[in-house]
Amino acid sequence: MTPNKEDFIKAIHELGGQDTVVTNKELVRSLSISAASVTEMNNRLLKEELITHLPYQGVQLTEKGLLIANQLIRKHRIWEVFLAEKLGYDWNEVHADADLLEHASSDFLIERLNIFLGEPTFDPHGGVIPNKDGTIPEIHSTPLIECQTGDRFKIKEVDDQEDFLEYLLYKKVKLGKEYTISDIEPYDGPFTLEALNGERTLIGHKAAFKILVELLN
Amino acid sequence: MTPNKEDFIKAIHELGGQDTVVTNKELVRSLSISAASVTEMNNRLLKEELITHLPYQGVQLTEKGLLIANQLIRKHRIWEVFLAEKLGYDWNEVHADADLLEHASSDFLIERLNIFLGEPTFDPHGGVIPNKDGTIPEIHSTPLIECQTGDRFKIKEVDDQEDFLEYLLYKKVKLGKEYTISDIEPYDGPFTLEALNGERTLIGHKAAFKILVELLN
DNA sequence: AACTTTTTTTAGTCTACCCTAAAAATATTT
DNA sequence: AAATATTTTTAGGGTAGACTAAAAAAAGTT
Ligand SMILES: [Mn+2]
Ligand SMILES: [Mn+2]
Ligand SMILES: [Mn+2]
Ligand SMILES: [Mn+2]
Repeated sequence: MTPNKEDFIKAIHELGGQDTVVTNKELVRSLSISAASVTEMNNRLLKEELITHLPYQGVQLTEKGLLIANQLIRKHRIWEVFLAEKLGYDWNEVHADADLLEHASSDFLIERLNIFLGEPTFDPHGGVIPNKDGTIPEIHSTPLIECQTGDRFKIKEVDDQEDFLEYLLYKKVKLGKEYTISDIEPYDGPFTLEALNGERTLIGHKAAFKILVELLN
Repeated sequence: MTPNKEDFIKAIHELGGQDTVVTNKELVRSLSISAASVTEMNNRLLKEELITHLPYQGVQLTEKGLLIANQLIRKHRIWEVFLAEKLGYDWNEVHADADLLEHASSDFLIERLNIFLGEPTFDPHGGVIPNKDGTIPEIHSTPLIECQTGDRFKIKEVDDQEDFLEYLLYKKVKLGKEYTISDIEPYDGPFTLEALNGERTLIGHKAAFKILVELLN
């Protein structure tokens, strides 16, 4: 395994390669490499039986590939917790450094770090940390977009795009924070959220897809 | 800069390349790569003016090369402090993981980590941590081999070879621990050290070269 | 001084990534 | 159905880093 292969497998996973076919074009976009390089890497991973490949259609992770993806995500997210909680990174700052560290971490290191951090279940933006054996803890949460006016909820997870996290930082949206939906404008208009202290926040329609919540009674 | 180049420069530094010429053979031994690969890497570093090269004699670090070496050593040693103090690694366990992490650390990360660790001056075996600007704090310590019977001293630094550290762990020699030399056997015989609690430890002649101490009045 | 051994360099290969340009296959329009 | 556009693959190259085998240079021995 090399850092490039690991990141490539992770990209397939992020694009849904656990259950659906991921096209070369999506990988080109996601990894910012040429189409030819994607074909090449596909062939390498195919030889190692980490993916299956339907020519001109795309790739999918095998069991073996999925395990590698989940173990890498585990490393990534444990590092993110460290950077945020111990080194005081904001949640939009953790990604780049975790993306490097994940490839430079022995299993021994990750298990020690995990214990040092108190065996966290979630990363700083609510992503669940896969178990050591590659299995994923079951989590139940609802996209904000599916909620109704009047619903009360708690923020559970947010999309980890750097610019989106920055936007949420500015909007003061944090994991665990509770809101009530006081209004949803029609025609894909914004959500108006009211926090416990009465503070009101406008959240755009598209952003409501990227926020997962837990409905409270 | 790549991980391989960084480690190569660090190896030159460890072999004395700051002031003396380091031969290819020494680098072959130290990095476990072929002589041809050493010649190749020399040429690459030469082109970047990180080393000077006398054909068939060896290489030496330039100012530029020395700065890179010291900054890498800073990263390495700060990680070692983290692994030892926060993750509970024994001092003979820190090296391999720090050797990977040092190449996957942004300057931002290292400065945050440094602050988190309380801006340490020394790594777990007493190696001084270079400053951010690549300068080295001045340290005054004496090799144990130069001490006399009757001398009282404190352990300041030990060689960081993994097997030597394991030996010291077994001998219960730790940084900061105080001893008196109760005997030095002639003909390169062992040193007998007596700790404050009366406990006696035999230290081989060769080991006495690898232990640096601070003499106490 | 001549021979032998050691060390360094050169020459030729290999793998992992990356690229561009062209060809082939598939999808979309007209 | 044909033409056009998009996507994927192939062909051909490039760099970093590693190797072995052979040639060249330096050092050590007799
Ligand atoms: Mn990564
Ligand atoms: Mn993340
Ligand atoms: Mn290293
Ligand atoms: Mn060290």
